[in-house]
Amino acid sequence: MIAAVKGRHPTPAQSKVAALRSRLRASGLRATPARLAVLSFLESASRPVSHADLVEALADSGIDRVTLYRNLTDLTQVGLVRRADLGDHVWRFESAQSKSGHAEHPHFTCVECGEIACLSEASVRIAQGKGIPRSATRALEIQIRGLCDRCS
Amino acid sequence: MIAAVKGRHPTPAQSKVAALRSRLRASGLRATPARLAVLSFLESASRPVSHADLVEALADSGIDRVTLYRNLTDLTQVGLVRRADLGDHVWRFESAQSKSGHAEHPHFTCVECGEIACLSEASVRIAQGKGIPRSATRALEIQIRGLCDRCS
DNA sequence: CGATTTATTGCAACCAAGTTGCATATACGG
DNA sequence: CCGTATATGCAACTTGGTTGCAATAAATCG
Ligand SMILES: [Mn+2]
Ligand SMILES: [Mn+2]
Ligand SMILES: [Zn+2]
Ligand SMILES: [Zn+2]
Repeated sequence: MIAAVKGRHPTPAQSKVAALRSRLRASGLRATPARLAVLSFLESASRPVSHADLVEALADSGIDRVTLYRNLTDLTQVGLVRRADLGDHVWRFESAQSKSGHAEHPHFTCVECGEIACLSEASVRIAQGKGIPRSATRALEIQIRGLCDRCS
Repeated sequence: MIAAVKGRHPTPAQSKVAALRSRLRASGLRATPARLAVLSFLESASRPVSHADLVEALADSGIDRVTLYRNLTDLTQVGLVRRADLGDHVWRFESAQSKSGHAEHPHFTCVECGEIACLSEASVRIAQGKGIPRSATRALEIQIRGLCDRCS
């Protein structure tokens, strides 16, 4: 273990952190503990995460809530993270890493229980036509609200 | 009605107010000046209206901002109005009158200039399939963000 | 018409989410 | 290691929205 720390074979955890670190650096951001924690949490989340979620998850890390806000907006600005309001007035963030199936995709929110699901890119088709901005067919964000299977 | 009692024909403006009044009453709400003003403004708007829009539009009416908040939520609760967050963290309201083409419909927001457009009901198709809640095809609200024709 | 009942309003206080200013700390290139 | 630009913590502030309560005014009924 100590040998590994000293630079022999990196553990999986170490190389994951190193990867995050270099993605941050490549985006022009410094790799601070707070940013590593935020990005790594977002990376492991299976659905978009709110600032409140993050505050709770990193409660005992001693990171200030303002730092979390700033980290989230910084990460969003450089494109490492995407921000969306899924229709319930709460900003949610998700990793924008295009590998690991995290390309831009539509989201579904249950108006009853609040459950959020990531849909596949292909699941929504927008028709061309009068009154529809041509560019809507190249929509950046699509979000759907309704009743989930459990609630309907 | 009063005009009839007085033996005159109601002006268009009078009958419009009378209609609003009776729609409010039919929904179990009292027809107050504030509600008539709000509903009538929403009715004449061509796109969803925020609380701030309303405060501005009715600035000199002397109606308190809290009353406007309460009116909007009351009207939404009884179904005369629909509320949506079009992805920018602002609640917007539109008349739910199903005649005059105001059925539930998708909305498009330009991420650049903020312009909002109401799309036709048929313009968005949601595919059936794995990972897609069956009920998503009966979505209640659909909202699309992207660049409008002018901004793209 | 009043008088009575009850929903609605105004106002002030409050709250939560998010932002900003600034002094201090720290990442990182040299 | 140092110097410097970037990032953080903390407090103050802003914005959008809610709540409690006393005063007001719709509706209902005789
Ligand atoms: Mn997603
Ligand atoms: Mn509309
Ligand atoms: Zn549900
Ligand atoms: Zn635009």
